[in-house]
Amino acid sequence: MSWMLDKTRPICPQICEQICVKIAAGEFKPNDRLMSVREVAVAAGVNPNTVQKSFEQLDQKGIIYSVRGSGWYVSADTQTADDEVKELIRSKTEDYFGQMNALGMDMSETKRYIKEWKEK
Amino acid sequence: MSWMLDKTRPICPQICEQICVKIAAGEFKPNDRLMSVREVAVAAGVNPNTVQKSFEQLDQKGIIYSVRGSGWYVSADTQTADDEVKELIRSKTEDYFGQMNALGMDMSETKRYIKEWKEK
DNA sequence: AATATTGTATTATCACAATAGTACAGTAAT
DNA sequence: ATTACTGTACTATTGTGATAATACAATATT
Repeated sequence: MSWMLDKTRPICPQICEQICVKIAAGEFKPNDRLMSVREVAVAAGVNPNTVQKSFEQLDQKGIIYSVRGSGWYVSADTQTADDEVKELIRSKTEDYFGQMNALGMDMSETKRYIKEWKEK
Repeated sequence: MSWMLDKTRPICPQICEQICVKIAAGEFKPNDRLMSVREVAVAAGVNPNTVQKSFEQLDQKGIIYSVRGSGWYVSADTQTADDEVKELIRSKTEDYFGQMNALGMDMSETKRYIKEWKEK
């Protein structure tokens, strides 16, 4: 698993997001075992406690579950993960429009700007 | 001046941004006096030290300047403020596309999503 | 049975942004 | 001159996210 973390944003939610994305995309299937807390920590170059915290948050939402001494597993129902990703896309887009608005760009201006966007 | 601050993001850069926007939009003209540090703090509901820090950062970029005991004023040259706003728009858009990408949406998907965006 | 790996829990520390409070020095208005 | 307002400086505190270092309990492997 590739952990491309944006260092300018909090790590914990980013780990949650990426796992949700993998589940929603079908890359992680129900009852698949995830990498261990310690493995993810090493792979992503972050602290195990941060990973643990991320997993616990996903657990609380019913997206993954743990078996003590064994590992973390993808929940049977992936609907919550799907919903999570959709909501993330929606809220981040809403945020983006809000920030553009604060910079003096109304919705139509922002849409036009995006339409002509070319990444170098 | 309306201070609509997003509480989920650091305040200091937001104050900087909004002042740049006002200057770039011609709402604040060269050598106009800004509200005092303490006035802005009260109006925006934040700490005077945070406002001071914002002003100092804008000062360092040559966007505003201070006269001790008198106040803060818009620099004669507003080009830097203009550039700042353009760069903010660019970088926030780049960030947005990056985050959408992390959520499994490529550029064309993101553009299509934006195109059909309707805020409730 | 013994060992390694796993989840889980706890405490301490660091970095950063923001807040709180105070004090001092320069300017403007009276 | 006095007063009020201004920028400026400083120290202390708070809250949050992340790190660091252990320790313990349950599972898996040998």
